Amino acid sequence: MPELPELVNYKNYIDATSLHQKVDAVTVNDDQVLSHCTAEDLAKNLVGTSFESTSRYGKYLFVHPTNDHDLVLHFGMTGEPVYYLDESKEPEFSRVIFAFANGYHLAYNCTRMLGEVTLADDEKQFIEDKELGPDVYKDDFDFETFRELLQNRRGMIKSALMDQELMAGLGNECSDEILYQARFHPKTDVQNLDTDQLRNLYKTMNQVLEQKIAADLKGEDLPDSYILANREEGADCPRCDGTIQRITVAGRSGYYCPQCQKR
DNA sequence: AATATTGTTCAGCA
DNA sequence: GTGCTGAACAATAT
Repeated sequence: MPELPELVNYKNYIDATSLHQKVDAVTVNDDQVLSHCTAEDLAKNLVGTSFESTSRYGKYLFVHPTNDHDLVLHFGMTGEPVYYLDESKEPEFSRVIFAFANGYHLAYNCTRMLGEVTLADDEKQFIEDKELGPDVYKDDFDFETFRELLQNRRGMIKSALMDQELMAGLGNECSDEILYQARFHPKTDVQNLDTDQLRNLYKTMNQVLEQKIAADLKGEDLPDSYILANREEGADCPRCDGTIQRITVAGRSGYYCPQCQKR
């Protein structure tokens, strides 16, 4: 279920489990998830090193080993890292497995193989090549940055929030929740938003991200007041007596309440 | 059995 | 060039 909040916690998880241990082996079960590199490339660059640190940008996770190449993980729609000891605990959809000298394993587990595992010479260069916009959760992503990006943008607000080249990190679910909490129709024309509305949107975005990160970390459900807890066509709106509707924006199914989210 | 799905990328079009 | 739509990728859950 990976959007930015999940990625924040994937990073925490890998930091807490998989750093500073020698990599004994890299096993690739499905090389479809590899992009621009082979299983041999992965093994050659990672076996014998240890993972020293990680960093996150948008929905990408960078693992920095004790050599000059970075391991890059993108989890697609269904990926997650899983750390385990016994091979009997190996997740069913482990596409790539890193085996450590202490006997533990880190699996790149990904049901649908829409994710990506690759190597990068340079994290900055990789981000540049992907043409990712500024990460919405970094400290320097302030309101002025947010406003400037949207002031120069035309089209629908949901498309803008989900456009990784405009700003990186938000996906379909996060954008639905932000727009619900801020009471904007997903198809609102960005050009119609004034400064106060943009400020509201920015503040709501940060609140939703913090809430989702905290809930995901504790394994808790989101509050009932969230549309994500009621994200189904025909469901009752948690805030008014409206009915949740499904809508297609930017090729994705979005959910919203037509009664309290106006254009 | 039909339809849904948290992501990215590309083609074609206005 | 910008932004939209639909399709493709794949494998499950309901």
